[in-house]
Order: sequence, then C-alpha cells, then structure tokens
Amino acid sequence: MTQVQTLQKEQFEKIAFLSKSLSDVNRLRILLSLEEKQESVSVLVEKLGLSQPLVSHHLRELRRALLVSVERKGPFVYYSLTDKSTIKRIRDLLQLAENLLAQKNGFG
Amino acid sequence: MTQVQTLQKEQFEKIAFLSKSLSDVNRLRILLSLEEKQESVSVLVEKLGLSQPLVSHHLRELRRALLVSVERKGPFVYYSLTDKSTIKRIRDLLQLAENLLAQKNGFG
DNA sequence: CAACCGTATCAATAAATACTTATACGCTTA
DNA sequence: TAAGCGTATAAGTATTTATTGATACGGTTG
Repeated sequence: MTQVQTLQKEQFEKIAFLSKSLSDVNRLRILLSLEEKQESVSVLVEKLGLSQPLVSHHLRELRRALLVSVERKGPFVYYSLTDKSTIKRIRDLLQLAENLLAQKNGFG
Repeated sequence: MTQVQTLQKEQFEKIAFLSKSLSDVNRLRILLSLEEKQESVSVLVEKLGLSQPLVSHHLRELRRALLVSVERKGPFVYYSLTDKSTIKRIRDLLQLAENLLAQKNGFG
C-alpha cells in the first residue's frame, strides 16, 4: 500500500525551496507571529525589533514561498499564514532537531 | 491542553539550522538515498552523479545537523540516517509545498 | 494638490555557501 | 614501508543572501 516513492527532481526543488524559506530565524519569528492572527508590517517591525526594510525583505521571501498571503486595508498591509499547518510543520522540525540532539547526547 | 507555546531564541535557531540542511537539492537526494540502507561515499557519488569532494562536503553539512551518522568499515565510510523520521518530515514539507501551490492555483 | 504615514524597492556591503581542482589523510595489502 | 584505493580537507571562485540606509510608491487626509 504505502509504496516507497522515489522523489522527482521537481519535488526535490519544491522541498529545498520551502526549506530555504524556513532556514532563517527572522522568517521563522515572522511566521510564528502570524500564528494567531494576521499582522501589519509595522506591527511586525515593532514586535520583532527589526528594521522595516528587513521585515519587508523577509516578507517578500515568505510570499515567494507562498507561505504568507497579503491583504491591503487602507494604508496598512496585513500578512497572514496561507496555510495554518505551516506552524505544525515547523514544530515537527523542532521536534526532529531535538530528537537528533538527544540521540547524540543521550546514547551516542 | 495543547497550549500554544511561544518558541525561544534557541529553538528558532535549531529549526533554522535544520532547515538550512534541508534546503539543498543534493543534500535531500543524499538523505533519500539513505532511506532504505546505509551507503558508502563512493556509492553515493556514483548514484548521484556528483563529484566526490562535493558529496563529502554535503555529508559534512548533514553531519553537522546530526541528520546522518558515520561508520567506518575498513577503507569504506558508511553513512546512514540518524533518525528515520527525517524522511517523513521531508515528505511533510513536500506536502505543504504542494498544498500551498494548490491553494494558489486552485482557488487563489 | 500637498503633506504624511505605511510599505516596498534600490544600491551597496558583508557573510555564507555550493562547487571545482588539487592535495592530504586513513586504511589495506603487497 | 611503499603503493593504492577511498574519503576528507584546502584553496579559490562565483553566487546567493541577510542587512542597512536612502528613496520611491500607494493610499489617506488636510
């Protein structure tokens, strides 16, 4: 049933591209900030303590990966998670990272 | 019960570091090559069609992230997955990437 | 329209990293 | 110990990318 399927070139590229988006601490912080509700850029700037151009840059990368969606409301631009399961995937990665560390230290 | 827990700086760094390891197509190909069984460097070189130093370089990165483990057997060095669930996490990321694309094209 | 606030982009820089070629290292065997 | 195979590292290059400061753009309001 659950046949082991070899991944294709295009699939590898999708995974690599998505992972690259998740490979920056500031982008992860942005994504987690959007877990509960959408936020405007200026609120993100304040919450994260980063410069506004830097936040815009990272939001652009997250948009490229389709991880966030944009909505303009008057002068404000609100960002939200495209897919809530993104947060679950991120927590899965944390779990894996901590498992790997435990295996190294615990009974390496 | 399932309390929403804000991640700490160190946790963000763990996720980012692990994601960076997963953000290269060749490293993903190596990991998938190790899904079934351990492989020697030379076999990986041949299977992937990459130069030996390049494979060694990527294996080093995967070691840094603790994703692979090393075992020497005579003149051969065998690499294996430290944690089998790594493959599941990779497939989860592919699923997320494809969901995001579907949401864009299907009803964006 | 003019001034202004919020956001995006530009230009420039520094750091990280994928990749190649050449070389060194480790183990085995003659 | 010398030669050879398998693997790792070094040196060098090119590309990507995180970050900053300056500037442009879009929408609102006087």
